[in-house]
Amino acid sequence: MNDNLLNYDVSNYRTPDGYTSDIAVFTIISTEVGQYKPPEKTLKIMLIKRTEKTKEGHSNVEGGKWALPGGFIKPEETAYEAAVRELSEETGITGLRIKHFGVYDQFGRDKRGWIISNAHYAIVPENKLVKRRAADDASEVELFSMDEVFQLDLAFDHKQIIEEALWFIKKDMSLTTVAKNFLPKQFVLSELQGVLLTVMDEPWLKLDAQFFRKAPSLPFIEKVVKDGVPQKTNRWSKNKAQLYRFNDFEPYVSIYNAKY
Amino acid sequence: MNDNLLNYDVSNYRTPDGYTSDIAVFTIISTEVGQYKPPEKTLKIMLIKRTEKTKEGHSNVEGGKWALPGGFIKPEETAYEAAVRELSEETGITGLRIKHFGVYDQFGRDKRGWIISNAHYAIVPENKLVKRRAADDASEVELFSMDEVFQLDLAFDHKQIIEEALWFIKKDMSLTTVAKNFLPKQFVLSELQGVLLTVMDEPWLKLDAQFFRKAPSLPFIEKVVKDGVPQKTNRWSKNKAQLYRFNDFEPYVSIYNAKY
DNA sequence: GCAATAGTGTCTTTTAGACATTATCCT
DNA sequence: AGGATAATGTCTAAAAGACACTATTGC
Repeated sequence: MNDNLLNYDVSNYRTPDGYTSDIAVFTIISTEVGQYKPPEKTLKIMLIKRTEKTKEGHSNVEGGKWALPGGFIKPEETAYEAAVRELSEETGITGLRIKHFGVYDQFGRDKRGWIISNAHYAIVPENKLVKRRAADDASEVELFSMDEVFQLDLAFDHKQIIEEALWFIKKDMSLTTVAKNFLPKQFVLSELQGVLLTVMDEPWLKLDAQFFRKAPSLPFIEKVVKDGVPQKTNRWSKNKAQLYRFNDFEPYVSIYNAKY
Repeated sequence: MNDNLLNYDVSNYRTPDGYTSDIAVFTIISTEVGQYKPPEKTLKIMLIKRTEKTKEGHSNVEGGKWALPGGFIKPEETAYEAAVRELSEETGITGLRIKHFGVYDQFGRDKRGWIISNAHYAIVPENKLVKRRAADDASEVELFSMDEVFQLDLAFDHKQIIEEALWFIKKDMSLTTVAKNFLPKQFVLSELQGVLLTVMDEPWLKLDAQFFRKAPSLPFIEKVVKDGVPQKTNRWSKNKAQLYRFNDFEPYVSIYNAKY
């Protein structure tokens, strides 16, 4: 047996000073830009502004900075449960699909000591965010675009966490059909394109000719047809466009047989 | 509010008669076929043979049939914890990565009543299976190839569960680099090809010319180079072959930009 | 007709597929 | 040299990319 193990003395080892849970809440917001134009879609992240003073009147750590919603995990909670609770307390949002994606435990990431954070992310349709509010030790809640967020002086190592959350969002959007959560049941190709472009920026997505050629044969969407008649809409343009819906095909693509 | 909800009477509704956890344990076994030839690899699944009689001496349900290891979940357990425990009890295997993949709750799937099963799967390197043994209410433990397993008269709806587990295994192998768990740290392209072929059967994998051309540029593997000299081995052939290793790149491929 | 979005035609470039060929090297 | 596996060359077929073009329709 290793000598080091025999000489182990628990008091020589430091235990974490805190165990927290943070949540990166992403949403795609639509801004109307004209009568026929489809709304412009932007990926935004929700941040809270940390108060300058705690409830007890002490000056708050990283007070005044923008941060991910989150907080300390209670002893009887899991990190996931804490994420759900904190999000509800700080922003009033409930009922989201929340996913754990990483642990941030580098010593020095929090000036208060050795604080471990479990990072989660959620992708939320815009309408779930309407009744957001500031509460608790968050003084303000606001949505920021990705451009904006990386200009801010963020609390702790939240910049890094957001960067990595963004990577997971992209992955989720690419690998799964989550995009459907941001679209009406029946949608038009340009709407799908808009959602995908908020997160991905592959060239073929941007070029209409390529996207419109390829998209119709994606195996997980299908044309909406009623009594043999393809259903169309002109909700976004004078020219009627074919409606599509997601079917229940679950696609996956081999990493061994792809372009990189 | 819906009238049906107002008239709800709990006694009108049946509660499940049992809540179980089953595990499909897959492994890739290698059989030596010659001095230089790389061993032939086959995907196998571990099944247990149900005893004819219970410990109490009653005749066992589906006794004598081959079945997935598993059993009833204890009240204080999660389905996952039960899967881990059952696998250890019935086969002596511990320390595996086990994943939940489905719930089987169709009435009639178990003659004893309404029994809900949480299905899990695990992909295990062959060396973890060496000390497997039969225990408890399993009289025998054996590995079957996919061809064999679907010939058997399996207990309950385990045939269906295995079919779906197989789908998930393929997905896992395709989407992640789990393949590395079946290879030495440093491996040769034909070894990688062998592992992939146990699960996938895409044509380009089978054609050496295509596989050997494409594989070297997969972004998640790299040539083993020492002091600028590419390292080679002749462990499988008289001709030396380049050694590769997995790097820590985490690949993913968009479902929107793939061939189907 | 104009403007704006939807969708196609067609050419070029790139990649995949098939199979023959060469390269290496242990016995 | 023989035999076996590793790897490349080369031709053909298919798919992706680029961009011009046509189609539809409300105003």
